[in-house]
Amino acid sequence: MKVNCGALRLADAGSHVELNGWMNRRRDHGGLIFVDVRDRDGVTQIVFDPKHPSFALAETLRHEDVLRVRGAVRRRPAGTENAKIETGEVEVAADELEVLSRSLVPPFQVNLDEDVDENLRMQYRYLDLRRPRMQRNLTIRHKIVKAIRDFFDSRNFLEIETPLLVKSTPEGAREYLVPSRIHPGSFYALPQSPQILKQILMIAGFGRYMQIARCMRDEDLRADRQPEFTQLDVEMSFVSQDDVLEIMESAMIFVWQQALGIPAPGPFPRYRHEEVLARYGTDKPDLRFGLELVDVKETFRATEFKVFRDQAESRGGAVIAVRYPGGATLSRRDFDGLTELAKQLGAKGLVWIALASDGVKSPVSKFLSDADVAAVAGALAAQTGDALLLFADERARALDVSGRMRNEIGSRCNLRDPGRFAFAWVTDFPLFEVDPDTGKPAPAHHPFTAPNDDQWELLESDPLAMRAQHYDLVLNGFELGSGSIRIHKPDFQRKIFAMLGMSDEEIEERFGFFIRALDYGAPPHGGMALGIDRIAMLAAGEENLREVIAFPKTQVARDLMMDAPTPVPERLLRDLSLKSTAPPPKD
RNA sequence: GGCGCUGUAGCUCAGUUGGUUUAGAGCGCCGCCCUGUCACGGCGGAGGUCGAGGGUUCGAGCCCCUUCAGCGUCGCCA
Repeated sequence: MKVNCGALRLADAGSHVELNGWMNRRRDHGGLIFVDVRDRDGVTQIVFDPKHPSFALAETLRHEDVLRVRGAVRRRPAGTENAKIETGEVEVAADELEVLSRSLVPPFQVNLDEDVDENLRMQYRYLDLRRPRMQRNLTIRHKIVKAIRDFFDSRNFLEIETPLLVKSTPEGAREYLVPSRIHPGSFYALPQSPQILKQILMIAGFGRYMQIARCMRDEDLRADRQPEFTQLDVEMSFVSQDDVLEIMESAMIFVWQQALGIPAPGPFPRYRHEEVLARYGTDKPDLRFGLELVDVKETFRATEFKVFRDQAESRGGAVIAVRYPGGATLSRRDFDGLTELAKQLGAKGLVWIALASDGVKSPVSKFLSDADVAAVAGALAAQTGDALLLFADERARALDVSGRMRNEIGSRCNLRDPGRFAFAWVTDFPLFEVDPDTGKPAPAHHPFTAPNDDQWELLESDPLAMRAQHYDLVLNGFELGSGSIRIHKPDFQRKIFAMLGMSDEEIEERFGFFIRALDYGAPPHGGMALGIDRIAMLAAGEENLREVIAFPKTQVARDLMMDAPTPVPERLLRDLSLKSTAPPPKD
């Protein structure tokens, strides 16, 4: 009977089995050899007896050799059980040993999870993936995806694939382009998301669509951003925003239950965009800890401290305060470091107030009355022993810096409980934001997002005041994804494109196919897309996406195992009517 | 494109204000011994362009410049 290396239990004693796997560890006692065989499911101890013909071969086994063993399962002698492994009550007495494949000495130890240089891990990814951490992470990822498919199937969704070779629509993220051989000089783009196609599937009458969809964006990488990534893409017809939130929230709760066995983390709190910015200084707050921001500008309307008074008197100004628990014991040098950090984050400066047990300390204490300090401390519910950090600036900037500083404090004070999953919805985003490059309104999300139903008349008079039926799902300080109710009336969609400065010709050229589809009876619809990689990363307790992706790219978007990208022979370029203008490679 | 961190044995790391001879440790590797181990144990051994190039210096793993790679971050990610 063929069994995996994690299967055998006491009840199997007496049966004859075949095990296939890798040589995880050998303990050679001279007169007796123990070999642990490993596969994805676990590890089983094999015993080689010196009287047996396979003993000599067992002596030659080395790390990562691939073997097949047949033998009898037996209970381990009393006192030699190993409680640390699942199969620890039994062992297999080797009867037959076959070495299926030999391994070179691996460049790092595969049977350990010790930290190894990322260069090496990526170059020898197949060995890295054999290690316990990656086996575990990819297993979690599989369970997540399986739970997602099960959930949406049970809710009558259809998984439909959309193409990878699509039309270039050069808004938003930079696209990866694919040259067409058959149409010289023309290009496909790889999808940034299947957005328009899923909307067309709604027009096509599928009603409830989902897809585990690969997306590509040619932008710079981060710990939480890879150039290709996987989305749970969802779209539904005849729904309101609440319908979408209900489905997605239920899906996440189901996933956590199924994949992690963790009780439902819901219901998810909901915040309006404006509110979440004011309280946390970001639209993706880590809600595992409090430390809410407070605008204390009113306290300083009449202060002698000019930096604060200027912002307090200015209509767009703010003085944002955040509490640093236990911060009163920090040294002046520590505060200097914080100030430096704040400046790097974009602050003009930082004013700190230490509520020390022997009195209030601050570099600007001569400007601060006792009443001022008491007011700020009260607003932040601060106590003796805490420090208060204040940022005076134009409101948006002050909030942004304070929000980042809040995260920093959260890390320094160890407030991020790794076992907690704090989901939250953010709703009521603005439909447009001012593009800092052009000074003109640009879609905050994408141009297919519907505004609140009663706000269309604002499109000409005050577009920046329009709120969108757009929502984000946030988990532990990461944006898991966004969605919206879409525009389903072609004339409204045309108005938005026009408002964004597109001529009729441009609209036709870029989105003609889509507008035409809207012309043929488009149902009201909306949906959402969530980053599967980020979900898996957070569920696995990892801090970067590479730990939950089998073959990820490095920070400069290279694959170190395959060594991609590479130049290609001239002949291939000719077939594609391409000519490289890149400088010749140096070395 | 900017800022920061890292690079010393196969791996993980230590290496003092620039000067101690032969640049160390643990793991791994190789050999021998070992019948109940499970991170087995014991004895012995091999293994280093200190990422690369240049400079300062009587002298550089350590200081300076350039460069490569990886990581983090800002910009960027409709």
